[in-house]
Amino acid sequence: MINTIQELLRTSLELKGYPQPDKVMVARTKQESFGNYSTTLAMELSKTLKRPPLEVAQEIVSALPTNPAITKVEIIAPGFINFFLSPQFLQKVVAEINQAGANYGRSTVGKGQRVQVEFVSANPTGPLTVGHGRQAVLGDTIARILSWCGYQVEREYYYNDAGRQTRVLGHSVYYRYRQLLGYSEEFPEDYYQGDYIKEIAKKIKDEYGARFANDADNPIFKQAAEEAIFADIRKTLARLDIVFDSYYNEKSLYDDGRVNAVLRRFAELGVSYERDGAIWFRAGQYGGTADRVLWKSVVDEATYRLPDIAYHTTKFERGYDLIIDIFGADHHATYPDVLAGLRALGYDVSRIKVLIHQFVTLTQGGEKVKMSTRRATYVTLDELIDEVGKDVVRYFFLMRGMKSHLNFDLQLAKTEGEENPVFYLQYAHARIASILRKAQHLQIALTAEPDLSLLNEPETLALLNALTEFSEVIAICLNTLEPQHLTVYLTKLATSFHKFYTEHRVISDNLPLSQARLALVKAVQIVMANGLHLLGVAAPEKM
RNA sequence: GCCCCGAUAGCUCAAGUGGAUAGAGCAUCUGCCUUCUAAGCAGAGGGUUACAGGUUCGAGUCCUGUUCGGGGUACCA
Repeated sequence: MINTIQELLRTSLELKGYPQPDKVMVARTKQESFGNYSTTLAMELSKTLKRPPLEVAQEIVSALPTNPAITKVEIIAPGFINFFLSPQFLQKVVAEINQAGANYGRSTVGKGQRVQVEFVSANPTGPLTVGHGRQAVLGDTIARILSWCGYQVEREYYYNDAGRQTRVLGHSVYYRYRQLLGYSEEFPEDYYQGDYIKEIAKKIKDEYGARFANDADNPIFKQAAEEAIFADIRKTLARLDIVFDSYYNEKSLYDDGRVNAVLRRFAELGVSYERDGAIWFRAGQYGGTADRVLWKSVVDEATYRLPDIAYHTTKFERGYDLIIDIFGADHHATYPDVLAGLRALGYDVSRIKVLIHQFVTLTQGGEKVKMSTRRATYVTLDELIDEVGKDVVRYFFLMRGMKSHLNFDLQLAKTEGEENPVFYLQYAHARIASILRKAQHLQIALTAEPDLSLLNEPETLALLNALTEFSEVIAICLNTLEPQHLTVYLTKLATSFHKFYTEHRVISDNLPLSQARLALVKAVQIVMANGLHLLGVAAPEKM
């Protein structure tokens, strides 16, 4: 409908000989009294035309072609042009929704293009925390939206298993293992303190006894830790209905020679150089902030940038049309270097979209707690799911914009859980289910062609209006890659439904009206269910 | 020091690219269940959108500065 109105306005501008702006802005109104859509076009043009906006608005409206969907066009000071949709147009949406069912709102704008969404990517050094939860839910929901809009989506989890972090992890297990064997050395403070390390150590001891007592660098420690921790991570993610298509590890980039290949190519291209025994990348010349070390001199190994660049070359080689990287704020300074590296190698970096989300600040009784996997000061995602359940966890994170620093207090989480707005949405869905059950019980059939013209009370028209907005919201979510618009919308839809529900009985003695209203609430249920599905939240039949 | 993100009701957060009277939930207070689910609805109170300037028809939104918070700024990831 927005497109239609834009076309009408463009036609009017042409008839009047007014200049055509690049974008004719048409937006939903905030208030019912302003109609369904409005444009600020007249106010924008008033400057270039050097005429008062109200006059411009008059002129535009006078040349506006008529359209059956629009009953009224109103001009309001200082120059808004408001459009009112006809009841007939609004009523039609009920039939469309019921016909499309679970597919209502899907689109094909993605044209089957392949998208990779990389997220979570937490190194397997400990359980996922509440902080990871935000990214996990955000990434998964973005993937769901892309897939819903016709993209072919793959979820990927990348992890580092070649650097110092995993070395420390292996040694942490080794020390616990030694302790279990009766050796009494101190456990180093900067090693992983969590109890899960002890459990892994115990398993090794149970299986192999003291065989590795003096073999700190035996790969078994690292491997056992990785395996055990990853098993837990997968389990936690599965509880949130998040399943990755692929896991990609850093080590393989060394094994298959990609890291060296990048290094060689950089040298050939002259974008790297040696200084002080280290190999540097001229990142500054390719959009980075400054030149960066790729290969260290103090230790014979790469910095994280090099494998990161190598990793991203595989994303291009794997042929994705769109590459989405979701990072926490701590990666903010590093990704420009990766992009610079890819640019230097000649890749089209515009295919990469980097989404940076802010952290979750953990508080406990008002005091800020610094989360650290190393020191085992964290609230695990599992604990949170235990406490409030999957739906609340997902919704809790999706309600917030990714740029907001959000505060999280576990003490508050439980009450937040009980009062969470997600139930408001689910309740609307369940209430409708209950009505439909009753209709079935009374053997009132859902007619294929109910008389939708009976749907014309103010609350009903407002509800219809909300229904027509769904596909617009999906489009916004796709363009911005910000799912929280959908949560805001679904709340609006639920409010609209609950108001309708308290004002009007669906099932009554009036059969045609009952059938029309049944079709309406069924449509609301479908949109609610589809929306909740996109958020990965359950749509219950009963509560 | 420099860079990025933020600061909105008592609390947690919203507010497509600058638009109309800044909105929800929680908390507080007042009404509404013989009816398809009261996990609901109606209403009240609560705001100098951190502060000071600027841009313009119009600023929570854009620009400059200040204060406070988070994250970076490494041959850590």
